Amino acid sequence: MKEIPIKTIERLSLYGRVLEMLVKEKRAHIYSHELAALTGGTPARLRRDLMGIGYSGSPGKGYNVSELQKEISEVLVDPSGQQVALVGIGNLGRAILTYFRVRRPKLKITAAFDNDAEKTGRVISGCRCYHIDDMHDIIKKDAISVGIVTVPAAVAQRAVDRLVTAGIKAIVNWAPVPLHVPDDVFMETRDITMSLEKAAYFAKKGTSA
Amino acid sequence: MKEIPIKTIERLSLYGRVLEMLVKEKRAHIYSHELAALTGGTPARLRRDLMGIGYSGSPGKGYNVSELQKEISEVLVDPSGQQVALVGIGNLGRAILTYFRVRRPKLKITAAFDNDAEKTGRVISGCRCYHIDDMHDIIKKDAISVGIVTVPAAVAQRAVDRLVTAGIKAIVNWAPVPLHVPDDVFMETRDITMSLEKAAYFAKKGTSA
DNA sequence: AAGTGTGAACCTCTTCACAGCA
DNA sequence: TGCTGTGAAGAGGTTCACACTT
Repeated sequence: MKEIPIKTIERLSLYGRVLEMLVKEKRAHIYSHELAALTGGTPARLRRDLMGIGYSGSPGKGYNVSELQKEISEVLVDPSGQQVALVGIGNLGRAILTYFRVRRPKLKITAAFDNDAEKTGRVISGCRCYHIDDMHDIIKKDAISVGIVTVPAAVAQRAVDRLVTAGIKAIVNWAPVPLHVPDDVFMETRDITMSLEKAAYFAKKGTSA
Repeated sequence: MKEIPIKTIERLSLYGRVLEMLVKEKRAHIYSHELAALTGGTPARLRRDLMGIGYSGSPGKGYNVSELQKEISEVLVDPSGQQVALVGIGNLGRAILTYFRVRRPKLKITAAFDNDAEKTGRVISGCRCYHIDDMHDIIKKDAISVGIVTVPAAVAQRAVDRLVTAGIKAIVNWAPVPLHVPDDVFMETRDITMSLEKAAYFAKKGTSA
């Protein structure tokens, strides 16, 4: 099996969600130019993306909506389910827990961790909260493979180290610092400050262009 | 002036923050390989990035820390200051307000909007909250040029339209839907679900590789 | 006629490798 | 000597354009 480009993976997530809506609307087929318009892309790129996952449509009918939706969801997330742990129950952590409360039956945040005893032992947005010292055991027991880090910058590396030691394979980091993980662990840093500064740059630039 | 690559802009934000720390530590100079290591990049790429903003170091001494920090901050954000508006005072909106409370004197969230009367009229994390109907006037009056959208998906396009009408030039959108803006408005969508699904994909893939 | 799938051209960004400088 | 600045090569992703299918 050929390697799927990382940009394709990112867009598949979006295609998948739009297709879910279309499935609910009982839409049977869709053309590349239609789905491209709905997702803000070009038809050629969309077809190239689907080529990447080996899915074919038919000229004259386009793509089968429910079939493609299923296909994409199985590429992204293990059909047998994947569990997620969140570390750091602050404002952002709570926002993310709330956000994922209903969605994604195959991809669930099943445990949240914090070092503040105030926050542990209860359930927030349907997610059980534990003390950070229990992280290793819980992650092993529940076979959690993905971690979300929403702790302050100063303790982010420690949080990541613990996740890695517990066997986590991929991490989404929200702390605004570059962190180190072994080569076999995937990590992406989502930097809020960077987003805002980039927007500021274009706001400034746009006015003079 | 030559166009600065978008990827360079993103990294400049990170370089800038690391340099701020170094300034506080009274560090005078730094080599490309040192700053690259601190930011998780390669020396060649870092030098290429600085070439992009026209900043030069000197062989044998490296880069002047405080000078470079200043230079970067002026590339990203207008030295005379830029104002930011946030729309949608939910969990995520509050998290972002708290997050930016102290930082970035030149780039401040000065107004937050919501359509819930419960949330308006007060001050959250140092930011004044208004009803969404006052958006146009406030944005004009305060010369706000950047918007952050943290409303539910269903009303995100409406929020963006209002921001654009009020004259906003760049938007960071946190709603998980592709939105439309005119060509002269910069918009970036930060999709939480996408991050998590991408991580899930690599977690799944990593275990079989 | 109006789609899809895809080789090839194109563009953007990264890395290499080395001349030139302190 | 050991760094910086940069031409040139390479890697990754996008778009073009067209043969093929229904």
